[in-house]
Amino acid sequence: MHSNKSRSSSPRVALEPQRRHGRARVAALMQSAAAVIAERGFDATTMAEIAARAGAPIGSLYRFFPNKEILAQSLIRRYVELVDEAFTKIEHGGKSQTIAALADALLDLMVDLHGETQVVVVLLDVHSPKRREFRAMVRQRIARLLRLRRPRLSPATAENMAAVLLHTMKAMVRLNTEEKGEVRAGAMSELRKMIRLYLARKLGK
Amino acid sequence: MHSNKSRSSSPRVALEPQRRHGRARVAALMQSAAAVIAERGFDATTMAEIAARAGAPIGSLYRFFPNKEILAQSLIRRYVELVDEAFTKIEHGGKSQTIAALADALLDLMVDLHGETQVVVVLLDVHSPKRREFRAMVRQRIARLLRLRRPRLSPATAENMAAVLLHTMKAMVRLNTEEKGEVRAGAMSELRKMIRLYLARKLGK
Amino acid sequence: MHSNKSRSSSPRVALEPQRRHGRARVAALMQSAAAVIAERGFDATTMAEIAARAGAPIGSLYRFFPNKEILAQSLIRRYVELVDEAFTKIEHGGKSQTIAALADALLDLMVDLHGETQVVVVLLDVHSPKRREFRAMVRQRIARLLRLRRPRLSPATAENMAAVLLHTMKAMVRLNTEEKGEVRAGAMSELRKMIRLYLARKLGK
Amino acid sequence: MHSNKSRSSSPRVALEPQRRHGRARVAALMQSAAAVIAERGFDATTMAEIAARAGAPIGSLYRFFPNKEILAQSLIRRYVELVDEAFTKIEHGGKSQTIAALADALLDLMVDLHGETQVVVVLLDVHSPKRREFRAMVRQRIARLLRLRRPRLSPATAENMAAVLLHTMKAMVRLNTEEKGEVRAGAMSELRKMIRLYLARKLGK
DNA sequence: AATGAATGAGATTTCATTCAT
DNA sequence: AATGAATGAAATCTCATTCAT
Repeated sequence: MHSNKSRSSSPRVALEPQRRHGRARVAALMQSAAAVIAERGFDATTMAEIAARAGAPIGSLYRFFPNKEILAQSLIRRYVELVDEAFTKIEHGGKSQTIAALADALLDLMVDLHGETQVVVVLLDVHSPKRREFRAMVRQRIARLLRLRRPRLSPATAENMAAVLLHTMKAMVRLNTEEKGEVRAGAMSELRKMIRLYLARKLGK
Repeated sequence: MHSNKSRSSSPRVALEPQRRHGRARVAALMQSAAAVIAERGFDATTMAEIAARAGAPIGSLYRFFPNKEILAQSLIRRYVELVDEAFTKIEHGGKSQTIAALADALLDLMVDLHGETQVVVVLLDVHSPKRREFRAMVRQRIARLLRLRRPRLSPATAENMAAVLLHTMKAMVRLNTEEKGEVRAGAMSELRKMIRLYLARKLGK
Repeated sequence: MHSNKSRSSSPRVALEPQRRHGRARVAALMQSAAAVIAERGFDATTMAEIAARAGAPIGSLYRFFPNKEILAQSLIRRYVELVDEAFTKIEHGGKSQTIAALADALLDLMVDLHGETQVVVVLLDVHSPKRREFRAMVRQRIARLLRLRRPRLSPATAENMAAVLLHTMKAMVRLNTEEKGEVRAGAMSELRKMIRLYLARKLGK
Repeated sequence: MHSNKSRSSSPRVALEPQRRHGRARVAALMQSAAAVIAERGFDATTMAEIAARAGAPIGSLYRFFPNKEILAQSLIRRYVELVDEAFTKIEHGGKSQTIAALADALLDLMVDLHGETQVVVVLLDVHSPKRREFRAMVRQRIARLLRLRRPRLSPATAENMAAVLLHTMKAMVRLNTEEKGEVRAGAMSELRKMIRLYLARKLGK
């Protein structure tokens, strides 16, 4: 470090890659980060290992993600976009779909993004203010979906149900990740039943 | 430094305190550890702060818990005992209690232990093999409870349901910890409804 | 670094060594730091080299001086004490001494502390607010000396003269450090003449 | 990274710009470098910021100044030329000027170049062998001026006086830069008196 | 047995310099 | 010739664990 601390201004966000090569590298870096963080947890993950696993020098990692925190945020942001698209797709299904289908769509949403989801589950456990936004956003999206399906639902109830559903979706991801064989299949199936039952009661006529 | 890397091979278990004084000190150390870990996360917690908050010298901390990992395991083990007792208490309620009461008992079990639970929730996020045992044990306890209530339930189904219930119990703890005000109350209430509904369907005649 | 940034409170000042061994180590560390900084400049000096030259592990250096800035401040503080004592000694000389003697005393003050002074000259070039205090303090001390010698001197004039004298004292140190052989002797002698002349004019009857 | 460690052997001198455009760019780069270094110090200045502040790509900076050290030398060299011209101008004043005028001319020389001088003061604090040349050159110039004014002065005495005067000139610059308000004005005025007195004694008949 | 000072491996981050485009 | 993305050596600082007292 140097004696005069303040610098012109260190970047606050991840750099957008310019060249083709850069784009590929950023993708590799994010994938590597996702894998290592999912495996070890955020704090136990070292920037060096992320870079190494992506076959990139550490300087490249820092070129695109000026620090570990920004890397985490980028991972979350990307995930938010994917989740957002998924919700939009479900909304397009409209009222026509059955309640069971809606339940499954929600439960599968995060599981289908499996590779992408695991990191975020880990990341969201470490609760920094910035990461807390994620929960709010997803919950709002779920609530909207519920009211789209059943407009008479009060906003407050929709919000509460959304909170419950979000946790259930995360539980689904955890079951999918942490269990294996028959236990995984059986438990996921039970979770699915529970949600269908619940949604049928709350949204059904 | 990191959760999955121990630096040297040390004793495998926490020393059993012999004298009265030792017992009190161990209790203070565990309480301090629980508080700091819940507050900062496992990796960000320093052994020095744990000792300091307990008013103990760091050498004393290491006398009872030869390393950080063992301290974590001790915290989990103590929690397992508490949970075990709680399950036993519920079992004593026997068949007489309603299904709704059983649902509530389960959901409240961890929340009621809240001070004790928070650390464990943090600790269980970092999934090392040793910590994985916890899940198995609690799940088995829940399964037993379910089959006690409804003997005809197949062992496999009971296990699957237990997995679902465990995740729901953890969700309850998280809602209780992370949310506040009306959101917390509302969401917890919804979660409760969902479980009652589910148990009524699966256990009711 | 860890996800939860704030720590109980990192120390703001250099630690006071407890045992005999510690005292010797701190002395070695400060001497080493003084030497390296004088040789390379503050920014170019690495903590690793300071520790190595003192034959100490890097952890020991950080135990006593929690960061590079505090190390610099400690060096300055120690020097301030030495300078302070030197001024007190001069003051005890009282009115009895000739003006030429006073001039010499001032000029020699920092040069006599030579090993101690060089670092500080380097350190004071990097102007952080905290280090700026030094100048003020020494200037005040010089001003007091001047007014002790000639009470009719206005405070403002004494301050201005002190500023001039401080710079001259530093020049003396630089000449002593950077030049060698006849050039050094000759130049220092000239500087001495200049100051005697100046003080004779301003303080003489 | 540090002032005394070059990482690889590169070209030894700054490239002479060929075209008009190049000349302007070099000027902008040097001005930018001077500003940033004066502001932050040499080590804390990054090549990237120098280029950015000059609105130039970093590759361009490296085209004209193959490394940081050469850039520093170029800055010093340019300053030497300016100082040289200033000395020549004073010499043209010849014997006709009063001693007081000569004293003032010397003291103002560097102060008048103030924008240009500050960087050099910073640069000269880090004393690498190459930068040491500066002192020798300026001292020789001062000595010549003194002997021009009073031919009977022995070369050795002239050199010694020059060394003293150079330090005083630097003190003047520092006072001008670091102090403000009345302190600055008063102290500079005192310094001026001291030099006049000294020169009158040494050069006057 | 108890204490807490001492240790050093290892983590994050910066930036001068290069060289592919 | 010009550009600026890429590189990796090196610096600062932390903290689990040991062991002299």
